[in-house]
Amino acid sequence: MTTRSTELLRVAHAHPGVTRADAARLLGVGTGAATEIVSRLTEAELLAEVPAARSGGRGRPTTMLVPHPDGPLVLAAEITQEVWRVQVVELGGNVLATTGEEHDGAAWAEVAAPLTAAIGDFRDRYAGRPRALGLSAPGTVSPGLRLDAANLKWRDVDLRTLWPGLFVAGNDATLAASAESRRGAASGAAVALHLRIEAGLGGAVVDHGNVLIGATGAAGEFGHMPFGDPAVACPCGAHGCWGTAVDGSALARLLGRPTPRDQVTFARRVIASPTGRERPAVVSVARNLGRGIAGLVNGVDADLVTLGGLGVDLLTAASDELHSAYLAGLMAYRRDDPPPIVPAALGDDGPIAGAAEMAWSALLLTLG
Amino acid sequence: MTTRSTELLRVAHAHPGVTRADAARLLGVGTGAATEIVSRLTEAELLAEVPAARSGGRGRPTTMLVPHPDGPLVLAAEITQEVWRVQVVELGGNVLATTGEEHDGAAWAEVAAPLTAAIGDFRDRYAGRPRALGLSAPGTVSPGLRLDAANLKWRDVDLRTLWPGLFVAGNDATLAASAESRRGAASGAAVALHLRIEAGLGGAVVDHGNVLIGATGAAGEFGHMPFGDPAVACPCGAHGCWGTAVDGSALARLLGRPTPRDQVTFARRVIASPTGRERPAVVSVARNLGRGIAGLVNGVDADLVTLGGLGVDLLTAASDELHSAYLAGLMAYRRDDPPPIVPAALGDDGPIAGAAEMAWSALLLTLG
DNA sequence: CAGAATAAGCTCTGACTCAGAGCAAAAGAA
DNA sequence: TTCTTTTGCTCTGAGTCAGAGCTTATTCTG
Repeated sequence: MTTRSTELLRVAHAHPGVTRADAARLLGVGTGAATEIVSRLTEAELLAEVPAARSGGRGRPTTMLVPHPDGPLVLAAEITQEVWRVQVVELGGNVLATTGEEHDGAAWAEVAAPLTAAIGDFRDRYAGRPRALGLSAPGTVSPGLRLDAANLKWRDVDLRTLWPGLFVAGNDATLAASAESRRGAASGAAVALHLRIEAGLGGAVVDHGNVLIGATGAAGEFGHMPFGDPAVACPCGAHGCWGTAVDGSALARLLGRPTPRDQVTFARRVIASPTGRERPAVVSVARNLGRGIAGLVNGVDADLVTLGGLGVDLLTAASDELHSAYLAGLMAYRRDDPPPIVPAALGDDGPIAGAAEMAWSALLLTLG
Repeated sequence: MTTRSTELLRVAHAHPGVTRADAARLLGVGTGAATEIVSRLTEAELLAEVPAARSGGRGRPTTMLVPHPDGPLVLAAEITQEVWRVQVVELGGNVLATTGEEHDGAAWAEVAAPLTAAIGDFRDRYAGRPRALGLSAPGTVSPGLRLDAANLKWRDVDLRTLWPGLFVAGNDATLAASAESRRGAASGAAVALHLRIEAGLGGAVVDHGNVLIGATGAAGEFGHMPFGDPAVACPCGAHGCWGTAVDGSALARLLGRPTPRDQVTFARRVIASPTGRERPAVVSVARNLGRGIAGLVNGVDADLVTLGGLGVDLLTAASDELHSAYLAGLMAYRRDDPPPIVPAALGDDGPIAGAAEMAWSALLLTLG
């Protein structure tokens, strides 16, 4: 395959339902080359053409580039604290099938077994068409595909056992950021900052469409930047971590209670309907969030901030306080035109959508 | 020009003195294609070949790829708080000529006039060979090439008047980071974090050779992340900025003195030879630096940190305290193998070297 | 000092890609 | 129906480059 072929596949993937004529224009090739390239990709069972919807104007009708019915697929998998899911995703991001179950924080082996079975099922059901696996995991994934998920007490788990072929994996927050930037709320941003609060805070910076994964795949641990109270110890071993100032544990501490086992549900309830005594704690947490976002925006020069998880709840419940702390923390010259803070568009589907994107990116590289 | 031609030029630029055979291997082309490409580039007066030094082994000797004697050049300019400089730089980074003077914080027009004259001089002296200008400026440069340098009280200065042609400009700390990563102490790092303390703190992240400049070219203002004391107001308009905890103003504050006019010289003196009363202030600042670096490393997952400006002085004078605060701030799992903190190799030449690199990058794009 | 070994460059052929021109096709507009 | 517009198809020619086979320049080994 050639550079142009790969580029055309990328266009077809990034713009599902693009017409052949538009794709040629996006690539900057003439109709001759378009014929050549499309026929090659059709021959290789990577693309198919279907009549496009009438444009209404004059001229010969064009066709729409769609995934080939026998073309390659990717599997996207997601493991969270409570559940696992697997999806079959075709070129363009359309989800053909989904499966999954709850696992409730079991040992790795007890999660890996049904997950591997589900993956094998899909591979059989789709007759070998799945060519890559992308996995979203609730922890850090090293370049050698080993997972550390402190919250689940999984240490140095070898993910390679899940899938023998082309396999990419990443942190849930990182992948959600990627998905937001490609198909979500941050699709037009030059530099997007995505933050996701659950038990702790994670996120990622997406620089011109490129997610920054760091030297060891562990970038985006913004929750462990010292924006918080230096007196508070973080489970990570450091003190003053921002994460401890904005999540459910922060709310519990401010309310003089121990951190509940399911701090996310607790925090969601408190933020949504705080009692009079709880409201100041919510406001305080929202301010901590706003101030930290401002610091990150100062540092990375983002033009858009997307929030996921509890960040959305805080943005809804205490928007004014969050924004005023945000503005106060921005360098003065940025305050005239502050980068917007918006809720993530993909919600809980962000991580698995990002896993699918990552798998497709990796697969398209090998098809090029 | 073709992709391969551009790639070969990039190789010749990134590896000055590379042999023709090695360049072909780096590109992954055969000897036939190498002949073709090199002859095309020689014809276009972009490259020349000279006999390479004996390798010692057997085999036909190869040649070395060097800049063509009549080939394109770039001008690299640097404006600091006190001086301006211009250099003529050939492919590969070799500096052919330098000029400059002090300006001592004059108005923009008084700096622009002699700088423009020097640029014109070089253009004449090198008979039009300079094809691009790269400028390092002590402030933020917008995509439209307008400069804001608060310390010099220059606001929204139009840089385009300096050079009519291909012109790129950037922040001094950003450019120093770029230079460190390409030819300095960070040349092997996957993700390098460069920090430079002068009056305030700036820097940049270099991700796999790619400097992150942000959405508006203002990334790297890490000095305005809230790692500092929330009670201290920063000239930027926010509170608790890290910069105010690690520069000369921090030392002065800790010593109960007003910030001196030339805080860099003051800080350098205090750090190098502190009195007994001053030593705790130096230690405190070093700890603040170490803790903040740890937070950034947690967040961006850098595998190397380079320090410039006063950072080097602190690293020399209070290495133990800086490192212990650094380790304490890292997430526990990173402490076994913490990313090294090293002094920048290019010293004060970092910004102008980065300006030259940026100009060459831009020029190589147009030659491709 | 004369091969032998080795590394590298040169030249030729053929495959491949793709831009551009010209023509054909399919629709709406007059 | 005929013209206009947009798009697709085919053909030609330019350009790039991999690979094979040969040549050249050097060091190594008797």
